[in-house]
Amino acid sequence: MKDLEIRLLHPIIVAVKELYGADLPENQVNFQSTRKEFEGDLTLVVFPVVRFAKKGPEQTAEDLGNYLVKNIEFVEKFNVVKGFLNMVISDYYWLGTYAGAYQTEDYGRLTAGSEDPLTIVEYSSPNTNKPLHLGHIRNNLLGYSVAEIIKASGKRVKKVQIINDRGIHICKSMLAWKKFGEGETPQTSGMKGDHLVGKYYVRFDQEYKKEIEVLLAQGKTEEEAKKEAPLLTEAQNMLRMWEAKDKEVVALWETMNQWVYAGFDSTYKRLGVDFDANYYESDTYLLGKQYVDTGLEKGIFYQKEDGSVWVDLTDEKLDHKLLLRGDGTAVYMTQDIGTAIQRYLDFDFNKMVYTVGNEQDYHFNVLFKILNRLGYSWANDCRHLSYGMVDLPSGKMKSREGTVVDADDLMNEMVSTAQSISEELGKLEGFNEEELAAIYEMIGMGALKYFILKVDPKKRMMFDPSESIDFNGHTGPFIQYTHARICSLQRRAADLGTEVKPGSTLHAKEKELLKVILRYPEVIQEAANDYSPAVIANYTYDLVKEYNQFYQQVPIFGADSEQDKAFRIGLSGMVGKVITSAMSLLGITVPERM
RNA sequence: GGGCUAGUAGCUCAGCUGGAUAGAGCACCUCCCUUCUAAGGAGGCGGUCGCAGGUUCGAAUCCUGCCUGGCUCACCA
Repeated sequence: MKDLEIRLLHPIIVAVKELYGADLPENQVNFQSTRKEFEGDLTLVVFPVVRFAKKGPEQTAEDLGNYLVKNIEFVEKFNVVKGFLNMVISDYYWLGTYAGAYQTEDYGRLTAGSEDPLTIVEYSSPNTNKPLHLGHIRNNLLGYSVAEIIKASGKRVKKVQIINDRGIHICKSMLAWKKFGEGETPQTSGMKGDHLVGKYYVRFDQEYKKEIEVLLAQGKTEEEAKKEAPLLTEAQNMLRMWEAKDKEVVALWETMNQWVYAGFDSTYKRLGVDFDANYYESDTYLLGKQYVDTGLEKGIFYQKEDGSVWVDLTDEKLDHKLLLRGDGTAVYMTQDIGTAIQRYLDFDFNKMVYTVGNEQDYHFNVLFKILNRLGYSWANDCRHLSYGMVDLPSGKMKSREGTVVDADDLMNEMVSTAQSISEELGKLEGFNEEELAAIYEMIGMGALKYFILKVDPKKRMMFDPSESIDFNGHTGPFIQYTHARICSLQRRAADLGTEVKPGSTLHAKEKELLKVILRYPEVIQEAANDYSPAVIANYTYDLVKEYNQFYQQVPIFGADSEQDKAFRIGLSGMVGKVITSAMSLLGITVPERM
């Protein structure tokens, strides 16, 4: 459609000049696709032209319509409804553009060369004290998908994450394991490593609460009790020992982190996400400290009497922000400064995107400003892909209150639902166990991923664990199903040819389908610009919906001519390719049968 | 309190830089499997686009105020 608009832009400006002697500015040329209830493909909104024409809207539209039909070959006819000029674009235009698309390898996608700009996409970035939950799933799916979309838009992309493997939260799990674990390991317990460590994180909190109760009973205030509980002070002590590189503590830390990484790896693998580089907070917090020191020397930051280091951002309508604690230890911001600079040194990127929840909007705002003050102008090329939280009907997920939806559990549920639906429908005869398992996995994960990615990242979304995610309607399985249908057609048509032009004229449904197919390239660009997989997801749904109407209304094997039949088979194949391509941008694979 | 953000059908979501009677899915009610996979298709029901002003030929969309929810303003991450 874009191409069409570009080709009509100047003729319209010329028309206004010739007809009315006026200079119509480009931005007054306003197109939209014609509404379904009217005849036409493309509509020019003539209201903006009216004041140049000095005639009424309807007359202006008539004039322009006549001019275009006369002078532009592919404008076949037109009609005017109020101030709208509806143009019918001739079939040969659609077929010509379609033929080009049909022959294009990887239609819709651009392939980046080594000289093309490089975008870094950070996502996932978990803490190593507990397993991943639904919130992390949204993060991972978004980050992965956005990276794939940017890649398809013709840029180089590297995916990275920062692993928050350091800090008091890790020490809590470690301490609880040491005290109550009795040497339990993933091997002895049969638990996934991240879940095992998470179990002790929860255990810490339970025991800690008990201690607080005791202290309260002894007459302490709540604040005192929280501060003085022996478990907490022990954990803090453990952190200090870790920073001092105490052998035993570091060894335990390494062991437990390995358990977690093994667990994460299997979850990542199942989610289908991957990374080109991992950064570890245990490395980068030291780098951050160095840069803070430098900033202090240069007078960009300032130091209080207690030794803590701050930056004053009040002139940017922000606050004073702490960068180093009084005892010299690092805070979150410290390591983020170190990580960002290290990445720039490693990759010399043109753009960096952080996939992090919108609760950290302020943090990134501050981070980019600080980097700027340190003299890194590339901070202007950093973006925070700020996505909304996943809420439960009860509100926000809270790990301590046990209201989290565990990632592994959810994936298991999705796949087993896919299995029971598939078994009920019974369309998979002849599949062996392994193939069946693969299909169930594909459909269950497709449903989950689509459910999450179809929502605009910026908005927060609702997930109700008591209602299972749909497999009908606007869902991943619906799209997968359509692909399977097309494959079924193609199996039957294997020995028949395909054509890019029909024997007779284009059927209305064929034309509608062509129009949607032809939007794909611009949809990828739009999704890349907006960092929005939802754009791809909704587009794919439009395509599939349109295809199913075509499938229902237009006979394929029963077509009137061999050429029509071949054209429709080719068109179906093209739809199948676009489905496969678009879904892969969402990290969703599509089956040949289901 | 300051800052940011959202409020569209019973529920979950679309709606591009302002454009024609606001669209889907789920749920509910009808139809359609001797045409190719019914995880589908056709139709019905259902909306004061939070409220009130303003900008203009035209506002769900832009501006202002208000109401409601969320996030944030830590020597937490």
